[in-house]
Amino acid sequence: MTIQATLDRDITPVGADYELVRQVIERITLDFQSQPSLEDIASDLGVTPSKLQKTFSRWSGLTPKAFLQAVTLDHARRLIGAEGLPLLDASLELGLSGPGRLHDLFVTHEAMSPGEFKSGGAGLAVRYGFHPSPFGTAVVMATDRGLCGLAFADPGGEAAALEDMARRWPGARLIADQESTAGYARRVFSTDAWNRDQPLRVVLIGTDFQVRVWEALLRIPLGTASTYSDVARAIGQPTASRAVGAAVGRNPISFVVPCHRALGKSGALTGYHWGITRKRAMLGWETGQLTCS
DNA sequence: TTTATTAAGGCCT
DNA sequence: AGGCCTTAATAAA
Repeated sequence: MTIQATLDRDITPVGADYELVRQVIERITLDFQSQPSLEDIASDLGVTPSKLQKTFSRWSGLTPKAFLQAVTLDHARRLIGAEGLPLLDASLELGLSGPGRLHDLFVTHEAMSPGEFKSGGAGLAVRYGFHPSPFGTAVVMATDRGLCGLAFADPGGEAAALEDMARRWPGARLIADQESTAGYARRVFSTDAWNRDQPLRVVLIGTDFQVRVWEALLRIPLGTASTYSDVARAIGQPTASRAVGAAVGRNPISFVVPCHRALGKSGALTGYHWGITRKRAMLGWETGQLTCS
């Protein structure tokens, strides 16, 4: 089957599962300050915790817990970044018990401490490299704590994409280092861990346009390359490939690789999966279940 | 003193 | 063994 035919095929399921996932996202998004537990959410929605966990994970590639963390982190960036709150105040505002939690959140998801993030990465070394990916050239950025950024570039737009990402840490020292980012790229996009029979799982909240883009992404089988143009055509706006690129690679998407067996040599790594998380939407894909266990 | 980071220890799988 | 949590000591500004 051609990619175009695949994109045209409507596999978007509707029904109880989707509705459940939608409600979970809504609940967590609106009520993150209470840091609801799995049990809290499940009982509110009238399902068992395990049903909630499984259904949500299957659809999104993220556990409800991970999604809550992504939402919390998103607000945390705003509070300590734009609003400049002290870490303690921000922690309490977010419903966390203290700055220790906030620290964990930033180290695991942003590969930097909350203080480093707050200061715009002052004095921080950020290495970057460009690597091929199923969504075009990927800009991969890493600190010595791990992957700190990932974006996608249109052909010829590599420098612009890098600059766009670099704005997140105006105080950081950028170092071109293709070799050190290659390992991350390999882990994130390791196609041999993908199951070709399973489509991308995408759960989304966004503008109409973004939702259409993500629905198109949902139809791309794992490990199958597509292009911005293909997606643009699939959503009926063949000239919108640039906007598609923006929707895929920029702000609204939180992107998480749930699991992978390739562990770093450094035992200090708090995770072999890293995510950059932004806004309230997320794109996750399932790696083969076999590699997760 | 205020703020940020890291440690200690407990509680769950 | 490790994730996640609270509390609190220690470091830095």
